Amino acid sequence: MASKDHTPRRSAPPAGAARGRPRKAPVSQEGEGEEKRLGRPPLVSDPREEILRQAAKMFAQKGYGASSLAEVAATLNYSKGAIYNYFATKQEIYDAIIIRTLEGLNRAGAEAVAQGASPRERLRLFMIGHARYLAENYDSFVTMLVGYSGMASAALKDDALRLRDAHEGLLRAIIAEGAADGSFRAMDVAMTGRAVLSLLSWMARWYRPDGAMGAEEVADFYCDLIASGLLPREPAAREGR
Amino acid sequence: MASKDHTPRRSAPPAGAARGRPRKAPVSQEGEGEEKRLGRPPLVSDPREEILRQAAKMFAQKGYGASSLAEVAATLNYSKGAIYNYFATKQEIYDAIIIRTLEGLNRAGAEAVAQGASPRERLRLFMIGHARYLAENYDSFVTMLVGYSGMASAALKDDALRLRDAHEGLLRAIIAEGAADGSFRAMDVAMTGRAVLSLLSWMARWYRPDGAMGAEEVADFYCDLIASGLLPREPAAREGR
DNA sequence: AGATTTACATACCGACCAGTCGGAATATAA
DNA sequence: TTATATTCCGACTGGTCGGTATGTAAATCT
Repeated sequence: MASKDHTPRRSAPPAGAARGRPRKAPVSQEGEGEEKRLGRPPLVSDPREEILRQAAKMFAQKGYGASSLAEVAATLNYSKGAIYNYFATKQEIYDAIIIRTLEGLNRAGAEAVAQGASPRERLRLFMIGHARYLAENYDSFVTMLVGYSGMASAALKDDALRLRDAHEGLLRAIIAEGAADGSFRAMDVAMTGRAVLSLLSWMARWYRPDGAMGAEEVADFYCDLIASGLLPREPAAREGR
Repeated sequence: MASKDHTPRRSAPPAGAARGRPRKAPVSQEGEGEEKRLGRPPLVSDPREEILRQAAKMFAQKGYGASSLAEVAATLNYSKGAIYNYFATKQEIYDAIIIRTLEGLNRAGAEAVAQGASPRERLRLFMIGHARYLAENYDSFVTMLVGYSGMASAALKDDALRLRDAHEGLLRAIIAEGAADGSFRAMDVAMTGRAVLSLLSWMARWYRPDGAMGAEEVADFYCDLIASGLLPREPAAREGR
């Protein structure tokens, strides 16, 4: 039997060789057309996705430690054991949520940066893109920011750190560029970036997708506040040039 | 379950560990002088305080769920059972940490507000006071902001919410006053206050007491950033360097 | 000297949970 | 039909943890 060591071809855990493995081979890893697969079909299509979704929901609500896989399984009409066909450990589920969320956030930031003309405009697009991604991936985002905060594998932890730094790097580049061409004041770039990300990150603690204010609206307000400041302003140019 | 009034062990309420409001330990409460107490003396003076300190440390590091009372006890050379002489449940320990931390934060904010002359100055004092309190009560603060986030008793939850709102209310009053007398721009008071608290709260995620930058220093930077903004102040943005 | 009160340790219980194992169910392929 | 691959269930294990019961050590009071 050429049963591979459970490496679910998703995202990118290249270095992280999962130690534990489900008892059987992973789900179909095809990349091309829809091919008929052998064996009993899953109860839900793409169980891996559903498990991640439900787990993120529970992690966000009750935290990692207080969430049991049995409960996750129950909401999918699964037994607990079935989950282990798709993930080797509970930790692996958590890790997958974190990594994929950071990847998506990074992607959102990169797209925003590519579309803006001036640093001022890019900053706004970055913040709004960040907030929109938060709103659209609420549970995963909350899990990433407030839940448990511990990845087991050092390799995965490095991946997560790299992704986070890349996202922050995009922001710092915007600020540095704005400072260089005079459209921003010259300030400590790292601390300014930290401030912007603090505003956005803390949204995970109070923002609710069904609340009165939209996430992009909040980001817009924050961007204006951080750009123009609280002090009154003499008649000055609002737009970046 | 078992809603019997769990006073610690025997009769007296020496630790005040009962339902309802947390009360101070009688040992530390001065007033009627040192009275000789009966029975075997504690291994450490003020065990209640030590337990709260150690528990906050562990909660901050590993989270509520991942922290065991046995481990807390071990660091104090206690047995697990001994803790139950001072607290009825693990939850009660958590609740006590949250409440006392919020009370202290509220006090710090009130002191800051009382000392500033102008809204601009009060805002700075408020932010610095908040940051200083964070630095001086780091473990409790982190526990309050990132750990577990669930209080059992509805009454205590209300207490916590009330304290949090009071703190935020102090800040909003500063902003509203500044907007009224023209020293601040007219902006949405609630959202502006939220932004300020977001900056400060997120410090619990990255600030380290032994780090390079002091907490008050950070608050000072944030205050300047939020006040003056990122855009250049003067229309003629010809920054000579 | 008791008697009493407080502060602990030890041992234990019950609940819960991550993870495992054998096998049953359901699909395709020959 | 038989063989094989895949999914899933249900029962089980090993361990952890919150909380309790019981006894004992050290202090004061009478």
